[in-house]
Amino acid sequence: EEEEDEEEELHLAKRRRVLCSEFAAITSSDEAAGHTFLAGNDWNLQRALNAYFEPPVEKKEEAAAASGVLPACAGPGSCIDLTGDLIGDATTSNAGADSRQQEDDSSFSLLTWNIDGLDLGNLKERARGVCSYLALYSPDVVFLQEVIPPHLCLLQAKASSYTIIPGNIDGYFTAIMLKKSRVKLLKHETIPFPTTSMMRNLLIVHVSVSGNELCLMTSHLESTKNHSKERLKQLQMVLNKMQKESESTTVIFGGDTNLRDSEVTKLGSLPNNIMDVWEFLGKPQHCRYTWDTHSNTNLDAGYKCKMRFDRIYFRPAAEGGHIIPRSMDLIGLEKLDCGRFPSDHWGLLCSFDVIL
Amino acid sequence: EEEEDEEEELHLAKRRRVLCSEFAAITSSDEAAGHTFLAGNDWNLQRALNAYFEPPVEKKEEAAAASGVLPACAGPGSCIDLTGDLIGDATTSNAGADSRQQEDDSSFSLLTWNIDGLDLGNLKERARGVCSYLALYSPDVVFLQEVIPPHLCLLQAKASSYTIIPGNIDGYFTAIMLKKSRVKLLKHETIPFPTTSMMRNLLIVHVSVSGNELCLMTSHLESTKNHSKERLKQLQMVLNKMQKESESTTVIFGGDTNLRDSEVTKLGSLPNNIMDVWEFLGKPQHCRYTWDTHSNTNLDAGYKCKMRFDRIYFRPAAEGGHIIPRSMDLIGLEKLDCGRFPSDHWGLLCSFDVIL
DNA sequence: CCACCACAG
DNA sequence: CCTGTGGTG
Ligand SMILES: [Mg+2]
Ligand SMILES: [Mg+2]
Repeated sequence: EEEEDEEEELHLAKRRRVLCSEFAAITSSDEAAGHTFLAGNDWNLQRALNAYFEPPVEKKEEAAAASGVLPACAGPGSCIDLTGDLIGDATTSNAGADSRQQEDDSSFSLLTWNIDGLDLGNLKERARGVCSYLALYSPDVVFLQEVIPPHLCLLQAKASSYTIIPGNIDGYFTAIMLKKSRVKLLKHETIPFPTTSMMRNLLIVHVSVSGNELCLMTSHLESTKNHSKERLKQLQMVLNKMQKESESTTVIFGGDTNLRDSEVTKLGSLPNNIMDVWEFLGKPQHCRYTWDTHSNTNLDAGYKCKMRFDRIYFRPAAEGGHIIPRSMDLIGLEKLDCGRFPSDHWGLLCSFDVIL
Repeated sequence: EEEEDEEEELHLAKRRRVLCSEFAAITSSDEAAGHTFLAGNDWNLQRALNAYFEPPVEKKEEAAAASGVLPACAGPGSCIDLTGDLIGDATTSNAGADSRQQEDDSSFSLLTWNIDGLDLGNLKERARGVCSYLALYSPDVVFLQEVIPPHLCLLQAKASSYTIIPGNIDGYFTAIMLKKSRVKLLKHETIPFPTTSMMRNLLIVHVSVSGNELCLMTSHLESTKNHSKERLKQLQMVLNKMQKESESTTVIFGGDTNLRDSEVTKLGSLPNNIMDVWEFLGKPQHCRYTWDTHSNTNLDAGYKCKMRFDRIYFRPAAEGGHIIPRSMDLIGLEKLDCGRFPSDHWGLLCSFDVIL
């Protein structure tokens, strides 16, 4: 029992460390601040965050800006007044004609994008930038990572033509957006990763698109090089889940995998029936690196490094899938007025041919 | 696991090819004959040769001889009271009769051992412990790593039957020891690793043993997980060097490689003609981990971790070298009076069959 | 959210 | 000479 107590204490200490670190990550502050705010709020993360973001009115700029956004869906006015483009209204929102989404049944488009909700700097403008890209390309399905509650509010207002399924309700999380006019939601589920230290999970929706049965999955796998082992466990869960889906279904996973190629090699390569869409398309160099501190200055990093973190995996339906990857592109490449990009990740937009 | 099986089979096939070719070279027959005799003798080269040369006679002794030579991990009591044994004096120094080195031309033995000269605690007693093991096993060749200058004095005094070739003169370094009575030094060289941050290099000697031309190499590759990249560069240099040696020479590298299996995988596996002796011998578990903080308390580490850092690589001579790995064992497993082991690494003792 | 380094356990 | 964590550029 003495041992149990010790273990209990260790666990508590560990949990608190994790909470501090979550707090620090979400607030872009540090763990000391986390300890202060958490200890003063019964170690309740939500309350600690509220305390941090809603101080006695006068605080630094960022806090003010953030608090204006945070009251998640407080009221129509508190969320965005974004210059009136309504996403999904194709006739007005699509600027370049060539980039317009084909509005027919022979094509299907999917965007996956980590929109960096952990960076509160210019959050509102950056989120609007994301919405503008949604309006521009109008993908049938959108996978987002690092969504935070204020994002949901904005997305609901500005992308009302989408059904939004969030993967969680607090902290930062993933979301799947389905274009109402094209994609019919059948059911959704979330699978927790049992040993994540970052609250990561797997979000799954089953839909039908133009009569095709589709299983769509997204996740934000454990971050950083250090967490390789946990990340590979999560990847294995994703791959297993993809393979266990009904043979009649096309399965598409897309997300911020944080993977290094050498890690995938360590698994011995992907299962035979699952392909990395980027590889399937012949490793097009123009969309290789989805995270690149050379081209993307959002992190203001002194170092230069580029990685293919964001990936799309594809498991065809057994009958000879009727959905085939066609092309892939990066989006979010333009700087906003604030001089920053919508996210430190590029968005990864993928088109599929739908063959009936 | 399928892939592992595949690899397993590839390895087995490779080993058998080598054995067949050895057999053919020695018997002046061909590999087909080798296959026949080897397959009929459990792929034991010695037995296959006996069967070939001495048709239906009995074959019991040799099996016993082959196996009884090296119970390296002898039990308690085998741990020497080093007071005054002179190494190389076989008549007095070998305690257990069975552990005695065969003093004939049909066998060749090699020890590689990182003797942890960076740990100054109990250095003298630990060094004497090393010398005792040298006296006990009297290997024909010894590769040492983490030798420091005071070691050299002691070794010269206590192991005067060996010629000592150090890889450097200050700091800590490697050394090769050659038993004067058996191994004739032809020349030696050191190759610097151009980008090491730890003063590591490659030490090479060319010798002849019982008329066989041998190239012997040792090194202490860049340490710690962090330095994986530099370590792999160094490994690549070692492998290149091994391959560039004259075809008529058998090449043996042994040392503290600090390698993780996943790093070797990243290289895509070893060149075809170079084998990891431990793998060649069928991955014997009793000598898998040469560094193990669970069994070896020298580091007084709070963590438990074991690794196969110390490795021996083998490149046969083209003509069908007449030197074949036979067995491998760990040494240095006994605590000294001070309660510590000679080193945080175990020594790796390897026997070869010399066939002429 | 990179590589590299330092330090504690 | 391990694993973590945390700081720096
Ligand atoms: Mg991020
Ligand atoms: Mg050492």
